[in-house]
Amino acid sequence: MTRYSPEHKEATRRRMIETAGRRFKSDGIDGSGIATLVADAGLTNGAFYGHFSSKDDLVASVVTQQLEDQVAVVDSLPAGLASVEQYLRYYLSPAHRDDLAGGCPSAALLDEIGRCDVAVREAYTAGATAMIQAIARHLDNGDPEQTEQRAIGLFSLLVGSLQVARAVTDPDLSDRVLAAAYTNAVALATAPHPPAHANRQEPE
Amino acid sequence: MTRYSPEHKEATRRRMIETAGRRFKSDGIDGSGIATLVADAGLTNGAFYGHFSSKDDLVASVVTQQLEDQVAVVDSLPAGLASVEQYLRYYLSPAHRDDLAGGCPSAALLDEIGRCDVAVREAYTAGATAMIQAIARHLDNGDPEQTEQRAIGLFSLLVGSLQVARAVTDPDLSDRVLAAAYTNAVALATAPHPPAHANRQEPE
DNA sequence: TGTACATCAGTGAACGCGCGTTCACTGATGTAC
DNA sequence: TGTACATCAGTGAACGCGCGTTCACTGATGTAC
Repeated sequence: MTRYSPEHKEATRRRMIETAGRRFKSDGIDGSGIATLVADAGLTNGAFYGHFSSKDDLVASVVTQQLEDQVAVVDSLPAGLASVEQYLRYYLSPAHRDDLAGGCPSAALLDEIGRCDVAVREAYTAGATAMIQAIARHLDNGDPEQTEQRAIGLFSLLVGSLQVARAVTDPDLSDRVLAAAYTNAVALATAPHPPAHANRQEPE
Repeated sequence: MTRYSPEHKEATRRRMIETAGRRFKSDGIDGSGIATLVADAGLTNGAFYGHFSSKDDLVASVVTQQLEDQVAVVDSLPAGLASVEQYLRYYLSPAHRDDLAGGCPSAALLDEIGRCDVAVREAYTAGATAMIQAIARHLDNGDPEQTEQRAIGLFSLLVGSLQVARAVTDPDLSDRVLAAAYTNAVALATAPHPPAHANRQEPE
C-alpha cells in the first residue's frame, strides 16, 4: 500500500529543516526565499508545499529543531563548572563568531523571531525555556530562584555579546567584546551565594 | 539664489531619518519598504532619492542617528551608580520592552545590522563604541581595562535580555527575564574591584 | 506693490525582479499477479 | 522471473504582488525688475 520507504519523505523534510536552519542563520529569515531554501536541499520550487503548509510553518519547525539541538549539546556536557567554562570558551570563540550558519540560532535570529507570527514565537518560547533549564542544571546551587536568574542572565549575556561581536567591523573591538563577555560570564556563573533578590549594594 | 529656506530640505531629511528609525525598529529593515518609509514622513515614492542615494544609505544614517540619541541620553545621566541603576530600571522595564518603535536600536535590529553592508556596520561600530565609552564613564573605578570590560558586558546583557523578553510569548517568563537581567546587571555594575582579568575562581 | 521667471522639493507612473504560493504534470517506486 | 499498474514525491511554469529604483513632470517658492 505504501510506496517508497516510510522514512523517505520524513528524511527529506528533516533535510529541509536542517539546511533551512543554516540558510536562515546566515541570510536571515526575510533574506531567504523559498527557491533558495528548496535548492539547498536539492529540490525544486513546488516540492516545498508537500512538506510545509507555508514559509512560517517551516520557520517554526526550524526554530524548534535548532533549539532542541542546542539543548542536547548543553545536556551532554559533564556536570561541574569546569565544563560550563569550556562551553563558554567555545560559545565566545572567534570560530563561533565567524560561523553564522552553524552557530547559535538565538544570536543569529532573535530580533527577527521577535517579529514573526505567534506560532514561531511559541516555538521559540518552548525552546528558550528548555535551554534556560538546561543551563540552570549546570549552575544549580540549591536556590532554584537564584539559579534560574543566573541561567537567564548567562543566556542573555551570551546571545547579546555574540551579536555585538558579529555586528562591529573593527576586529580588535570584536575580540574585546568576546573577551569581556567571557570574563563577565564566568563571574556570573561562579559568583558566591548571597544576594539572591539583590537589594542594592554599594560598591567597594 | 537659494529658493526655499536653507533648512527646508535638511528638515525633511531629518524627519525621514527619525520616522524610518521607528519603522525599522518595529517592522525590521527588510520588513520596511521605501513606499512605507516615505509615507511615514508624509512624502511619496520618488522623493526618496532626492535625500538618500539608496535604501542602505538611509539605513546607515538611521543607525548613526539612533545610537547618537542613545549616547546623548546616557551622557545626560547624573554621575553615580544610583543613576545607572535608574537607567537599568528604565531599560529593563515592561514599558521599554513593549515600545519597540521608540526603544533601543540594538535590541530591535542588531542581528539584522550584522547582515547589512559594510557602511551600515561601520556606522554601527562607531555608535556602539561611543555607547560603550558613555557607559564606561559611569562605571569608572580607576582600572580602565576592567571598566571597559564591564561596560561591554553590561551593554551586551541589556541588549540580549530585551530581545529574549520580547521574543517569548509567555508574559510571566518575559517578566522573569527582565527581572533576572536587572539583578545580574546591578551585580555586574557594582561588583567589587578585584579579579580584573579573571583567573578561574572556584565557587563558594 | 505687481508681474514674470528660475529653482528645485516633491509627484506619481513605470521598470525589471524576486517573492510566496498554486497546480497540472511526470516518472521512479514497490506491488500484484 | 517478468510485466502492468497504482502511488505519490518531486517538477517546473505560472499567478499576483510588492520590492528598490528611475525619470519626466509639476507647482510652490523666493527673486528680479
